[in-house]
Amino acid sequence: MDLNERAKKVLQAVIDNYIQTGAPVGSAVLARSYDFSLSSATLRNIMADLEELGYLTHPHTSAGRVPTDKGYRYYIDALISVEHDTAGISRQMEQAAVLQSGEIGQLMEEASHFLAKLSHHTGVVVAPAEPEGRYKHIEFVRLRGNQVLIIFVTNTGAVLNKLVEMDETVPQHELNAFSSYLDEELEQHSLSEVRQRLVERLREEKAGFFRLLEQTHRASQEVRERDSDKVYIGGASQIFDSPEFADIEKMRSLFRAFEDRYKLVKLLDKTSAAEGIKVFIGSENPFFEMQGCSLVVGNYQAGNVVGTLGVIGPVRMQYRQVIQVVDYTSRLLSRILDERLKKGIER
Amino acid sequence: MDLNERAKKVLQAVIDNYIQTGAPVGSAVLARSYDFSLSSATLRNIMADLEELGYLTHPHTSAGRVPTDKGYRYYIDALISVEHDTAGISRQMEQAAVLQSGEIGQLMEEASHFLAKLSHHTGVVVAPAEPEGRYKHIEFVRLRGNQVLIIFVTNTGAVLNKLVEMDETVPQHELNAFSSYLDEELEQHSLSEVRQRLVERLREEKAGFFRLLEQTHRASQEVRERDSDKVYIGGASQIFDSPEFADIEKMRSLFRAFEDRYKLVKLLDKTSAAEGIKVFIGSENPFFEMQGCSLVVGNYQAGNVVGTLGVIGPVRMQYRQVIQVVDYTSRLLSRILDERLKKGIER
DNA sequence: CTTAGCACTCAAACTTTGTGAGTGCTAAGA
DNA sequence: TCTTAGCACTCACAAAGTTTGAGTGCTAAG
Repeated sequence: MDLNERAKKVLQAVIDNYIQTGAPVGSAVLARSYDFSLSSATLRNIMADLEELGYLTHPHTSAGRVPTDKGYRYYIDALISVEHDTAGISRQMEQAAVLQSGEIGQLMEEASHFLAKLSHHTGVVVAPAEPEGRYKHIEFVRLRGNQVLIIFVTNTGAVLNKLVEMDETVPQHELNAFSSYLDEELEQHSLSEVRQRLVERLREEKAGFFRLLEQTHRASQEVRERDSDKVYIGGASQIFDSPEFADIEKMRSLFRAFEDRYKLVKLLDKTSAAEGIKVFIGSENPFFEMQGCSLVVGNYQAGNVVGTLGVIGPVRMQYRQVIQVVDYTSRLLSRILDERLKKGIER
Repeated sequence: MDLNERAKKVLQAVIDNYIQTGAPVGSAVLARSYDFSLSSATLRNIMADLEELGYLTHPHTSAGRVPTDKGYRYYIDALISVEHDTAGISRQMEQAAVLQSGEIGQLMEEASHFLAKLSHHTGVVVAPAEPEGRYKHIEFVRLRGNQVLIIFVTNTGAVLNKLVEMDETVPQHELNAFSSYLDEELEQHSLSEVRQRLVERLREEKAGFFRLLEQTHRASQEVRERDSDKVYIGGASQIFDSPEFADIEKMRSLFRAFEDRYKLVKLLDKTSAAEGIKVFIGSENPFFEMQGCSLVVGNYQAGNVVGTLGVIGPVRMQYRQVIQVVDYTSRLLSRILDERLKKGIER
């Protein structure tokens, strides 16, 4: 909070050095490597102060200093405002960025690997809660007497489907008629509007298509739940390269966490309320205590569809770089999705 | 090969014990725990013989015996023929087996977790190269001037789709006409037959639908490649519970292997030519050297659609149990798929 | 052919010792 | 009042030494 200029610089130097080397930073190294024109003894005093204020700690009496979570927090808050250079590194990313898969799931998968590759940690992408695009067409295919397959198509080419069992046999031509009816009724509405409209129609409709309408409505909801919030994890094995996870127990709990996709979604969703890139350091982590993990999260969006993506790594990570990577990737993904959307909207 | 009865029993006992405890088996333990009515000295002699023949080894001079891959091989070959009891354990499985997801991808995902849970190792399921079911319906949806979404539906409710860009604008009513034409032409054929027929039509057809037919054919192939051979991995973190993978390097290479899905498919496919359950022990492993891993693989099938599934774990695994689990799961999955197929076929 | 006995081996666990990076404190200098 | 040299002290880590005990191979007697 109220640190004088000199103390700030020392803190920054300690953290920089620690992030680089991973070893506790001693006063001598500090005096040598950075030109404070101060002796190690003075630096020792300053570091002692910083420790008192809670920004640094001691692993043990005669070791160098290590940043606390609070220290990292300060470091990053001071940092983020400064950094917005997207020139050099960004170009390198541009080259690596060949995200052009047609299928949306595959695109997200690739994005997660992209994050992992550039950040050297684990990349996570959560698919949007709502598929992109607007209602374009519905199709009912009768399979067996009572089985009907309901297929929703959006103008961006997303296809959602659900198999339902009807109480009674409905002939195909009736299904077709109903499909045409809905096509007119729902055209160009977003999927959440579609669900709403279906409810309204359900209230009005007395007979005839009632059962079918009901099933369609239910399908529209289930399909949404099933296809949304999918999690794509890329480069989980990067964890092995972080010496802080050398401890088997830590590693195990992390991998367990990765397998529990549901919790992961919750975690990321919870963190991603606001705009821009956010960083969660160690214990700040809002959900389960991911041992010594930091989280860099961002959003991507196209139209009113919003998804989350981020990087999970050790507290000691190269925040500058990782923040840039997440930032870049979120923009990239937004752009790609936006293009798909636009293509679909011109009709 | 030509072991006398006594030697066989000793070998079996050594391996049993080693699988249980994980520690090298000494002659004293053997004499105590199993009633050979032989002294430890005699057992030592027998074990020395078995070592000479390559079934056992020494980690170092003064340690107990450990089975070699060859030893395991012998053990399993002698074992598999014997075991076919599906009574006791199977019932327990039956209870745990609540695989009833509607969506096929989800079903496979669940199956992989089922395998992992019961075997206490990592479960793997490879989706069939060809989706189940027979051609039922095709739908063309025009999105934008030249963009057309092609949707295949099978009689089991599988939905495959591909977005294509046409050279010229095709009005929706023409698309509908073409769809009706194909529906008559292709009804009830398997998807591989469909592809073949499309090629034939391509040869004959001179004008009109030619471009559309071409695109449809291409889509039918791409869709197949994209949706097939997906790999579902369940319980990768079980690896942490095997002390043999305590070595970080081993663990890393395993997780890397899991991330490289393509290689995994190759591996499993290569092993699954024949019927029944197969076991690959350590170095027998036909593809990359998965460090100290054994592989228990089986097939599942419905109609002429065949997929592979299996368990990956340390060489020291409870083969009896794992074999049963794989066997059971493959039957279970076959049955579920078969039912889906039948439901679809009665039209 | 089996077995008791015995010397020998060697990994793993524990202990000991040395080393050095780093600290905190004090007192002198600017 | 702030800075700095000096010095005693601390403590993780590594290397070397020590102990322990499970287990072997061999031999000679039953």
